[in-house]
Amino acid sequence: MDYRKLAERLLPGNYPAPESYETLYPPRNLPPKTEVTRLAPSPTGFIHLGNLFSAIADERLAHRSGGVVYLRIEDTDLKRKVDGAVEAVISALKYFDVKFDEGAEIGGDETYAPWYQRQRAEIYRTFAKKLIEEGRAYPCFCTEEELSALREEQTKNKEITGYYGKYAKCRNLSEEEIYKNLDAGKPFVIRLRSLGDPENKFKFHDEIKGDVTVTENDQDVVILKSDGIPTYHFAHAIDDHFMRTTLVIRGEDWLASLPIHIELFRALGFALPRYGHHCSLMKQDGETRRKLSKRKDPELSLEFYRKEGYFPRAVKVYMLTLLNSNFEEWYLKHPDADLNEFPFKADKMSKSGALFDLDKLNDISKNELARLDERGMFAFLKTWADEFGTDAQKAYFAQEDKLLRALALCMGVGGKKRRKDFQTASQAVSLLRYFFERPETYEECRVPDQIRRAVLVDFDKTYDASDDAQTWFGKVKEIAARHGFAAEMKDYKADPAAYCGSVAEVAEILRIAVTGKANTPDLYTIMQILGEDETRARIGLGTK
RNA sequence: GGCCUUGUGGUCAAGCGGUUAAGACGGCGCCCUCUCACGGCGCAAUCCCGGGUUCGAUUCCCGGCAAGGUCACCA
Repeated sequence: MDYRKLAERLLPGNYPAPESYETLYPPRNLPPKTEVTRLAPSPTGFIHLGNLFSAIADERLAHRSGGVVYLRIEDTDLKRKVDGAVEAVISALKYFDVKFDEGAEIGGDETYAPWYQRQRAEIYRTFAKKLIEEGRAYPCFCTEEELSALREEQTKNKEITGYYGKYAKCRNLSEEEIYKNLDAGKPFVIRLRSLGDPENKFKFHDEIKGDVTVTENDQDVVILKSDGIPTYHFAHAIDDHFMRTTLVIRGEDWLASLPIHIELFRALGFALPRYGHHCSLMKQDGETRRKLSKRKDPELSLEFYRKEGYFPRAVKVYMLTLLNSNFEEWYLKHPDADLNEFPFKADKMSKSGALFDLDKLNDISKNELARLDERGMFAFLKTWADEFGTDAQKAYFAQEDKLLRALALCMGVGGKKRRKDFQTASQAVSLLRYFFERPETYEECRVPDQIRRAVLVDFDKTYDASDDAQTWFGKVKEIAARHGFAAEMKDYKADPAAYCGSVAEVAEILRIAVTGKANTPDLYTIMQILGEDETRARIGLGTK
């Protein structure tokens, strides 16, 4: 068969010489051992945690080695394209402080552009044409119906499904048949003529998983779809070769198609990059665990973290602890070091899927937030409230001075030990409520109503806003004693039966009256921040 | 179903032939000038199972089992 003629018929026109691309996209001028990695999302939905997870690994691996990480958009399937998806990726990378060097909408070195696969149609076709000329690719006229009928039959016969060997009908079409189909205007795809034998297995070194066994590919996979756009497999081989990727980091769901990629690189005459297949984030679902899913799990969406007001650095730290098993230990030892100093390694990445643990994230988030001072916290909360807060919450920020004092108190700034009450911005802001608004509801008080009121009235009589903390507490103790409570905890513990409670209960009465809550930081300071009038007003409300 | 991957406490995990089997999260208990938070101190784990190899196996080998992934003109 005249393959040149066939190639010209299938992909007519003048294409650049394939070799010319080697000079157009020359090997990168980087020292040995530097890695070039990439994040290659498809703009089919909004960026999720899995993308971030991958992006951080890409970024770290590249930059630890002094290399380059770039963003490529795999938009070959326009049916699934979602507007704004690329912008969402860029903005998420920025929000979580993951710095990319070049790529779509990022710019940088233009040598390897364009980064949108739709804009690279010519190069894919050039190489598809080359494969056809060499007899390594052929047109397939099978319809969707034929293909699914084939699949059904194979399934019924318990055979491996797919387009291979004797099932690859169009593989051995005669020249005459091919041209007849073409003349009839039948749509066609271009398939790889696979030379592999699934009986052959070999070891392949994966940078994350270690040695894996790979079965030779024998599937005549589609490389060019009927619209002339490449499939992922083909675009991957060409792009990662010409963008000079050295290390392909991707999800483990790609491991199954590694044989296809290996054959494609060989057929194209390209050197294989190294690969690292990382596990995916899992979620416990009843008895079993499964991949985090876009539909079912809100916590997969990065938007969730923004709305909840998770501190971006906390999310990044958590991703890092999942990504590299020794990160957590390192971070404990070097709490003040730059995250980028951590010696990130591909082979320290987990081999099995980790369950996403919100408790763990929450803990990290508390710790990260506790490292801020009140001004840093103010800024963080304000940014969140401006976008997601209620009007009432936004108003808190107008009272900057008061809010700063409240924050310092709630964070334990200046004390010996930092408090860790704040987990997320949304939770922090609602925790701050009682500084700015009177309680709407009151938590239950353990003390009977009558005594409770009497204590409140008594407090109002003796309260003096100019008292210092010690004097203030001295008065609380006196009130306790007057109403049958133990003024000293020690006394109470020594003989609980002798009292109707301790000074703790008295403090609780006051605390609930003032804040509506049974648990808050130091009550004296809260009253100071509230001011005398407001404090008295709330105490008065409590007696009603 | 075929193929691939994985299997240490509820979770993330260290460990790579001999250990009291680290650590972190969560849980529980106790302690800590008013609660909470912080902090401190404790408690809870038959290393998936069965065979080997070995003086000795969580660690090596084989076989099960379980879980996950994948089998598109989607990526």
